[in-house]
Amino acid sequence: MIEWSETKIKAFQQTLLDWYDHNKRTLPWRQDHNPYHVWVSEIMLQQTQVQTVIPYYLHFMEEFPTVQDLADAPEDKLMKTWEGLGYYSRARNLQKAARQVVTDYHGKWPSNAHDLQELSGIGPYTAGAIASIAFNQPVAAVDGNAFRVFARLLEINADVAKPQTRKIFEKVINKIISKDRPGDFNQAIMDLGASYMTATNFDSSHSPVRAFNQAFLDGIEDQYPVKTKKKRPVVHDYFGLVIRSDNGYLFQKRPSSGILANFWMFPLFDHQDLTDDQSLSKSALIQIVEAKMQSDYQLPIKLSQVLDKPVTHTFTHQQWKITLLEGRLPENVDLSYFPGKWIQPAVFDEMTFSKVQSKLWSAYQKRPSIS
DNA sequence: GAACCGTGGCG
DNA sequence: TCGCCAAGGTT
Repeated sequence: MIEWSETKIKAFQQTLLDWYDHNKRTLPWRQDHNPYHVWVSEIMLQQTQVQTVIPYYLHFMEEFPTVQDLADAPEDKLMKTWEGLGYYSRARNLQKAARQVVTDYHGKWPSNAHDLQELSGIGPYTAGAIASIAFNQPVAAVDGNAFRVFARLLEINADVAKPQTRKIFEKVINKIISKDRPGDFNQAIMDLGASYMTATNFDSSHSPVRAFNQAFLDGIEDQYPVKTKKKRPVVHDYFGLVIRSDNGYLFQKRPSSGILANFWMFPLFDHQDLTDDQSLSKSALIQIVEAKMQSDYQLPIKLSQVLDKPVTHTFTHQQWKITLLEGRLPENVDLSYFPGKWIQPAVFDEMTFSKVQSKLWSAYQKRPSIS
């Protein structure tokens, strides 16, 4: 890693902020520095691209204009507003934090990074972002952009995939950040990281800070940031049950923790949980599911495969391959042994579905007709 | 510290 | 198709 003199730091600040003043992106959450606006946008932007967030942010502010509205919101309305954005614990933590602000802080926001981190869903990055943008505190906001930009500018060789590396960047950036305009400085780094200094297909030769980019000047920019590779998603094979009666389709509520917590879905059976015998045929596996529905839930059901190919969905750490099975149950069958309920298609629009559930329903509706 | 937690876009 | 990436936090 190289180090900058005070003179060079001043020159960098001026170059960066001049560029930002003339080229900053116009974004809905940049119309003011209201901490509620800054906070909601920062949570939505976690691991999510700007273009994805914009419509969600606008809709969210229509539904919940103030932190009080968010604190008072019914959970189903909150989740419906978040539907499709992913990482749904963000939405739950958002409301937790809103209630913390309203009750514990009596509507008065904590105004420094340390206190902001006490709120649910606010970690080191988001605390720095809110403190600098909304409260003009001179603290670093180390996100993926900051890692990428400063790793290249200073040829920092620490592995940005390791948690401890953040402290190295915080220390460096806290020396370089503008003490007069910390919020603009942090946002300028983000705009730089989203334009001239992207992860791939970057355009360093036209960047406003190219003269400060040591890795570019040395022709080794593609070596930064240093980042170890992630592991591949683990594959899970499921049966997805599309079971109909005159009362609607059978849904099951997912566990309250883990992936897609509390979401309603078609019942899923992991092949791994059905048998240890890897050699069993698919029809044999289906018979096991039928027997399990009978013995565990007192539900007599005959299942048949609907589609040739499974519905696939890839998460960050898991890949699901779901083979759809179709069946029918008599009206008013006893559901008291099954952790689920019947839902009519007419009310699907009011439910919050995960993407994978939407895919299952969509694939089922497009199934070849038997007639 | 490593694993977990969604979705969409891109080469 | 696949791996990587995108304004990270929690456990």
